Parts: sequence; structure tokens; C-alpha cells
Amino acid sequence: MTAEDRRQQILDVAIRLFSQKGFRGTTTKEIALAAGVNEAIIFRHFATKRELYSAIIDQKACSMNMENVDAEIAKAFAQGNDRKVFETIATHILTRHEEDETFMRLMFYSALEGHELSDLFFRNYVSERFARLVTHIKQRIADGVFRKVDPMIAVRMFFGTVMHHAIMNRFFNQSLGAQKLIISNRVAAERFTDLFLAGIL
Amino acid sequence: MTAEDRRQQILDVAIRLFSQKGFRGTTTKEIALAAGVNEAIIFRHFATKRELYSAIIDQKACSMNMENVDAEIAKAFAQGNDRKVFETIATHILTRHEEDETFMRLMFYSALEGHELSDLFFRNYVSERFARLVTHIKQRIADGVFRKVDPMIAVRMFFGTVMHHAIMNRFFNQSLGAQKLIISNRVAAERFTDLFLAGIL
DNA sequence: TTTCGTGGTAAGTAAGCACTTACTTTTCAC
DNA sequence: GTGAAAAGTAAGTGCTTACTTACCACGAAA
Repeated sequence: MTAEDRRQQILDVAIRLFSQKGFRGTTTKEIALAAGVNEAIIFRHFATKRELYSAIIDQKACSMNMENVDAEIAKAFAQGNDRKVFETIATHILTRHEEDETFMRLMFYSALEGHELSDLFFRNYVSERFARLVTHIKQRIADGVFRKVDPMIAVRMFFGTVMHHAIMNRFFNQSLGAQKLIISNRVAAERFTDLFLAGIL
Repeated sequence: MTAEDRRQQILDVAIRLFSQKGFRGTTTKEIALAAGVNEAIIFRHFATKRELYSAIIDQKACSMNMENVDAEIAKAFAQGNDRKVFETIATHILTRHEEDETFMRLMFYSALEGHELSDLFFRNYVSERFARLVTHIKQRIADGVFRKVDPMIAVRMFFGTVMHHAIMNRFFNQSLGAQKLIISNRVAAERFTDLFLAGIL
């Protein structure tokens, strides 16, 4: 195995383990075992455990391709199709959280343990899209399509609804007993958009 | 200091530290240092570190007094004051999360590290109130006051909005730059209720 | 005065941690 | 083929961890 391949393999294994047990909760020995190499190999590729985590941050926080979904949202907006704008955002968030189940855990561990990953993610990805949606809503209010609501509050409501649903599905659904909400991402996106738009139209 | 007092003091210190650094991230030595006693004292009061955590769970998951707020909500509901029902819930969630800043962290660490605290909390507190709100909304739909929406979806939307706002305030607000939302809990509760009710009335 | 339960400590133990050293095997340009 | 760099390993290092042991101070009952 080439150095580059091995490095990437160690990264993949580390991402999985850090997301399962956190940075502090994962040992270098475990990573080595899971990667099927000697522990010393890890320290040949990464000077410290911390540097390994930084490499993960670089990869996770920079590698996310949002061009397609951004284009889709921009198109829906240009067409004045508000329903499609919000449904696209919701579906994207829900499916992404479902596909990459390590990511949310990595983010929460990062926020709790005080590493930079979550901060970087918000700066690089969330903040800009948040702002774009605020502008979008302001525009629609100016057009007289939306009611005069606080756009920041509305955006936080929509993101909150969708994010919370993703969090509940991943972490807490089984704790809710009869209140469990089993529903496809597509239907959830539709229903949330319905309710949200009804509030601001 | 009596044994009972000492035990409680160790618990208080441990709650603070576990919420800051998680169960795995906190050492018994740190807890002893912060409590101003020898490490051995901890093991006189609690057989293992894990038993100390269980004691925290017992205290946190059973000691929460929700009677006042439940009564307030029931009263508002009886009066048909929907706005007050939702505002009360939102204000309660937001102020509780603000006052007891250790609690949310404890819950998230619990969910990530796989301890029972978060599960217990959902079973003991959230699930029941969630169900009550679903019933409430069903009732109002039957009354012809609310639109015909999926009550579970509506409840998840409202809880999601409020919870997400609390999470953002505590963990991520500083990462949002210009998109920071600085607003009092009371105003936030009003605005969220406004938007939510507009969607279902 | 002795004795004994209670609240406390100093100084451990064995296991586990991040990280290193000294060494062997594989790969591949020349 | 050969030599050197690169890939890999076994067996450590010193430190930290959860948890233990053996001992001390003291107030009250006998």
C-alpha cells in the first residue's frame, strides 16, 4: 500500500471512530487496530493525534460539494418557486444527515469538546446559505408575496425544524415511544415546507 | 462536613465537570481536586466512576419540577388561549436551557457517549408533553380552529424551532458572524409562536 | 481511659494512554 | 542485481487513569 493510500485509510478509520466515541474517547491503538496496521504507522503519517484530527477537519470542512444543491435552489428562487426552494433545502439537509451519519456526531463532539470543526463548518457552509435565505425572504416580503415577518426568525425557524427532525431521527427517536415520527425525508420536507409557508405567505 | 453533605457536593462538582468535558473526558482526580478532597473520598461515596454518573442521572432525571409550567399550559389551553400555550412552552424551554447551561451539554454527551440520561429524560419528560401537545392540536383541529395539519409534524416543528434556537444560542451563535441572532427569550418565544400559529390557524 | 465508628489522607497499584526507538521488510530507479 | 528510501513492526518510554490500601484524627459511648 502506498503512503498516500495508507494515509487516507487511516483518516477514514479515524473519522469513523472519532464520530463514534469522540476525540478524547478514541485511542490511537484502536485506530491502528481498525486500520490493520501497527500503531507506529499512525505517527509516521501524523505527528500527533491532534494533527490527525486537523487532517480530518481539512478534509470534512473543505470537501463538501454544495454546488449542485445551491444551483437548484438558485434556479427555484429565480422561477419564484418558493415551495421548491424550501423543499430542496430541507430534503438536502435530511438526506445528507442520513447518508453521512458520522458527520452530525463529529459536529456535536466538536462543539462539546471545543475543537474547531463545528465552527469551521458554520463559517464555511451554514452562515453563507443562512444569509442567502434571509435575503431571499426579504426580497419576497418586498415583492409583497410574504407577510412582513422577521426574516432571521423565519430562517431560524425553518432550519431549526429541519435540523431538529434530523437530530431526533438520529439520536432520540427510540426514546419517544408512541411519539416516534416515522416518515420519509421527502414527505417530511414537504410537510415542513407546507406549514412554514402557510405561516409566512 | 457530614457524609451526606460531602456526597452532594461531589455530585454537584461532578455534574459541572461531566457537562464540561463529558464522562470519558473527566477524571476522578479532577473531580476530587475541584471538590477539595482526596480522590479516595469519591470512592468511599461512590463505588465506581460509573456509579457516580448513575447518581447524577437519578438526580437530574427525577428532580425536575414541571408542575408549575404544566399547570400554566393546562390553564391557557382550558381558556382556549393557544398563543399563550405555545409562548409558555417556548419561554420555558428557552429559559430552562439558559439557566441550567450544564443540562444541555450533559444531555448531548449522554446521547453521543450512549449513557441512559438522555433516554430517561425523553421518556420521563419530553414524550408525555409531546403527546399532550399533539392531543391539544388534534382537539383544536376538531374544533375547526386549526387547519387540518399533521399534529405530529406541527409539534415537531414547534419543538424543533425552539430547541434549535436554544442549541444555536449555546453552541454555535459565535460561528454565525453577521447571521447571529441576538434576541431575548421572551421576544423569541413571541415571534416563533406568531409564525407557528400563522401556519396552522 | 479505652474503644470504635466516622471522615479524611498519602501513597500506592495495575492497566491504559500518546508517543518513540531500534529494527526488518518491501519497492523500485539505476 | 544493488542500494537506498519507504513501509512496516515489536517492544518499549514516561505519564495518566480508575481504583485500593494502610493509616490518621476525633468525638462519643462504655
